[in-house]
Amino acid sequence: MARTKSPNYEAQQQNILENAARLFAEQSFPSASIAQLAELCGMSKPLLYHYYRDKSHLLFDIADTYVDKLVGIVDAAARQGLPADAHLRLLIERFMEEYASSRHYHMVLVQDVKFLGETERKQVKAKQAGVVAAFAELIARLRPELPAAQVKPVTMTLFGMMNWTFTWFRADGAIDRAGMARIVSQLFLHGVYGCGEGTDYEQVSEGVPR
Amino acid sequence: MARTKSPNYEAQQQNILENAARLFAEQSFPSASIAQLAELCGMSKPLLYHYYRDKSHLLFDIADTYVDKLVGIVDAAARQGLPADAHLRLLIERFMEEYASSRHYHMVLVQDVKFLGETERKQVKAKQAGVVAAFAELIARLRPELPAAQVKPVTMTLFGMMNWTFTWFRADGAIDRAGMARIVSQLFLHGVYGCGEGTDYEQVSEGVPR
DNA sequence: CCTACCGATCGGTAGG
DNA sequence: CCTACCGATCGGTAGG
Repeated sequence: MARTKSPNYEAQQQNILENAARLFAEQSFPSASIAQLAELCGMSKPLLYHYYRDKSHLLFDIADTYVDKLVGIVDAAARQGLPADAHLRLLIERFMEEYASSRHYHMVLVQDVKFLGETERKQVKAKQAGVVAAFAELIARLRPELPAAQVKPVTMTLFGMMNWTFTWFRADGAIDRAGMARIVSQLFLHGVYGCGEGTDYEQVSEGVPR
Repeated sequence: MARTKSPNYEAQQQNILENAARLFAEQSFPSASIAQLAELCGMSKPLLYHYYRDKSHLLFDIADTYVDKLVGIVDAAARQGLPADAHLRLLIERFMEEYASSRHYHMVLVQDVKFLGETERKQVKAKQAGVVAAFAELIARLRPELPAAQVKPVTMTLFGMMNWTFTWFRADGAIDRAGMARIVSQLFLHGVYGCGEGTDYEQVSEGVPR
């Protein structure tokens, strides 16, 4: 009888991916060493190569599973049938919530995807473009008066507001991720003149199923 | 007699710095090789080490000269004695204008400063914190009603709007850097509901000396 | 200002 | 003839 895969195979693979994401985020992909990763995972290099055929496949798996998660959030929000502004606020909430647990994955997506081979890089970039397109369509629906040439810049500026949090936001401050989502929504929709006491939205995710 | 420095010494150093910034931005500091840099600069490795004592000193010079430039922009804008909202719009314009020619320097500042030694890293980070503090004070002056805990998050969100342009903005599109500055100012002050045809500010930099 | 090197470490794989 | 795993070392290249 052929032996089956260890019941821990997937768990081991997940553990490696988690450690690799952290290492790549901290040191950048090319300078993170496989020896170091293997040590972090408590295994020998040959055993690590049993789970991942090479270093770049590890990078692809990190980026691809993470971008799939973002696509999933976009799709789930679209199924709620909300009006445009509530839809956008829900998306911002869900992204900021996801970001709380995806720091290293996101940093790898931003700074290391360029080190993938062309085929794999294009696959990740295409999914990423889908996420951006969903936000852009929603913004165009929200503000039909917005000149077409401004939709992309405005959309990317919203991503800047959210994604820049990875460079400075720490959960130990006075504001948590849910609070950050409200600040981003409020700033993006109404600007700083629309921010401050008593101008907050309530969370739109209350009572919305995942 | 001691030999004098070549009259081209500073020019050579500048050329090296420019090429190094590009290489570090593209490949990340640890994986960019000195041999590759020397070849780009058309010189041997030993000659390159004549201008810069080691790899990390090159990284420090890139980050430090660039952050000094940003501090200079902040100081020059403060000397204009403008009201808070015009002051902020001028700062956003000047930053976006500077960003047009500082792509690689900025990317190195964001992604590679962590590879500096502690002393040098702290020096750069302190200057960077000064730039952020100047924006934060201005925003607090613009919106005194803003709860103190929100000033830092709102300020960093503005930096997100500007700094994220390095990941997507290309000058060949329908919108140029001056147009991007107007979009960022408009979004930050009045939100997307305040954007669109006929809601644009004129440039505040018209007639303002540098 | 060059060629020639160093100690160390890289990603990946051999035999068992 | 498979999967799981080790100690040791491969050919090349890094910063200096």
